[in-house]
Amino acid sequence: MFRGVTQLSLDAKGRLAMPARYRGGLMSFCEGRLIVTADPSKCLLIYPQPAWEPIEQKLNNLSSFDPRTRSLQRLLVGNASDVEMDAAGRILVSPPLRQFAGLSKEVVLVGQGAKFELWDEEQWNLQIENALAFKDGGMPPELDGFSL
Amino acid sequence: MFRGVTQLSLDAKGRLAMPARYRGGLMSFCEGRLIVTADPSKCLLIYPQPAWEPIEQKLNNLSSFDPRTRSLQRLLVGNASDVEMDAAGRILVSPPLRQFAGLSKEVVLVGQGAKFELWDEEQWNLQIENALAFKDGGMPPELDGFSL
DNA sequence: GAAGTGGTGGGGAAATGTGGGAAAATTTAG
DNA sequence: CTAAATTTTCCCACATTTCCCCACCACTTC
Repeated sequence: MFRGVTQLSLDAKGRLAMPARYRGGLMSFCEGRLIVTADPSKCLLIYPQPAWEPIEQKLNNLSSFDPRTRSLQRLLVGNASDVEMDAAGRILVSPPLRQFAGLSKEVVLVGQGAKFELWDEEQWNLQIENALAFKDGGMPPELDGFSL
Repeated sequence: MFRGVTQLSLDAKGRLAMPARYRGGLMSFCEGRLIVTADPSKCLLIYPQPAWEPIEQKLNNLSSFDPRTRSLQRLLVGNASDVEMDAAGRILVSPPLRQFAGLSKEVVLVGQGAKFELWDEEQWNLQIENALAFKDGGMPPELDGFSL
């Protein structure tokens, strides 16, 4: 399971060096094969390839005519890109994905359990601001009875 | 299974070069035989021929008198066109289909599981905007319990 | 201080996307 | 029915992009 925030930078070619402490695990778990895709929160998601497959399966089986479902399929499956770590442990983030998440040079990689999130540093800081005191509204019902 | 966006351009003759990473799979799976048809979302759908057949079967067996069903049959079956990849991995998109989807020179090919979607680049970007935060309304019920 | 690990940048070769042109086939006019 | 013209299909060639590999710099560790 991944956790923690790492400040990183994208190089001029759009390459992202995965932090060394994850490389061993990623190589043994998925031979460095990762899926990068778009998230509704305007960041990118990075999954080890085996962890992504069942999610894509579920999405594809929602063969609904509901336009909101179609939109979600387009966002997640449509933007998913297969990448492989190079010898230096770097992955290439494609221009459309970089543009989608508004990534500049300074980015932040955030461990989130089975996946990572990749944010532009500035937008990550805003995100943290919003997390304070549930600024977007009240507490969602699914958190009833939840305590830290 | 296909995934990911690819920015492409239609040449002056209306030809579309399938990305090289799909060509091997398409040649072995269907000898380069594809079906291009219209989608209700004003984009085009591209199926490997074997994947299309059962869909057309099901549509034809909906011998309903519901005018919405008839319309859907007309759209999908009526516009379906057989195409074959040439030696350079290109397919020809017929003028009526290009006009239907409003395709200019800059287009986007989007992998969606067993099929592709083909969008004019501008309209694809609008589509992605709409997918963010379910702008079209709340969350569809079939997504209950779904998590990324 | 030296050696190893981790982050960064750059260059060259191969594969890919794109355009143009020639040949073949089909259609239309004479 | 013949011939010409237009459309379609196939093939080749160029220019760009992408990928892979190597080298350097900084920092940590022994």
